[in-house]
Amino acid sequence: MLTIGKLGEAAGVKVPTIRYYEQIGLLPEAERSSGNQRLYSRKALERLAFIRHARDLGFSLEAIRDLLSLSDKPDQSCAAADAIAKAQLAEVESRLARLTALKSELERMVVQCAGGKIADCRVIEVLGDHSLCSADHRHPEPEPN
Amino acid sequence: MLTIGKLGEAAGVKVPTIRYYEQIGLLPEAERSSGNQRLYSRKALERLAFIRHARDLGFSLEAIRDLLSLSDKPDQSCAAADAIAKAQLAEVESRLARLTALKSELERMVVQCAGGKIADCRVIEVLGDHSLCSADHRHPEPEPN
DNA sequence: CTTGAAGCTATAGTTGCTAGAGACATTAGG
DNA sequence: CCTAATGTCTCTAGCAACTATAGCTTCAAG
Repeated sequence: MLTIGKLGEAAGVKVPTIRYYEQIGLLPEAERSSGNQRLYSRKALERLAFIRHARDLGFSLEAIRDLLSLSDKPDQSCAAADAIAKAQLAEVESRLARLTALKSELERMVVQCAGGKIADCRVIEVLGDHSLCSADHRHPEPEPN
Repeated sequence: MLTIGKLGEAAGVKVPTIRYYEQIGLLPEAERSSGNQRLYSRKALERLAFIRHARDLGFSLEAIRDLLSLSDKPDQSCAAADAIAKAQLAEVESRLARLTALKSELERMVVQCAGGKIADCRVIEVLGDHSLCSADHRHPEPEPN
């Protein structure tokens, strides 16, 4: 049995985050010691590692909740899990595309800015003039991070 | 003079967001009509367009605040603006690198998931087993979006 | 002159945590 | 065995950057 600190260390998750996950029902309520401290089993560690890994991959807590409830029913088809992963992949790809465009625009901004005055600054100029913008980068959804 | 709705439309920013920007001091307090409604000049539109464009490029509101205060002093060196843009570029590059890694991991997950049962699902399996993970993708900073 | 859209303020909710206060539990050293 | 240091407990509030709701007022068109 692990205390919350050891669990956090083992899974790479901070202690308050673990308590937060319990609070929102992503982790079951932990067993308690005689002194009311949380105690965790190896299974709990696996579940937390799963969550952490999925978070690292950019899945939202909602998506993770779905994935966890799927993994509790190992006899069903994995189509639903597949769908969640595919949606996540699509989102990652769209973010990649946007970021690539941003990168080149930022590079263009930075190149010419070696010591001039603000009045001629490319950075300020580009930001101020929407028409110089290559495309309409919009933020269609909040980033799940 | 534009009403807040027209301004929002022209700049591509939602009305409550404009009021929020005013509240946090990113936009100056707007003039008011006799009936207490906000009125905006062309200059205000430019400022808002600047903000929106910078947000699209992923700058935080704090960075934008700095950029705006710089652009109010056109005789100073643009080194500071340059530095802000370079920092932003570095962050975009690091996010790009992370996302690229995530994408290939997600692709690997999704490839083999065509109709099996949850018990054999690659998605669940990969998420559950940290050791299959190519590298340590951590989220060092919150994404500014 | 009426009606419906657009505006106003103020407050609360969102996501995914993080930080703080003040009290109790556990553990290592003397 | 006692003490000090660390760890844990609960609870609340805060962060970014908005978004949504409620209940009101004002404006513009017909």
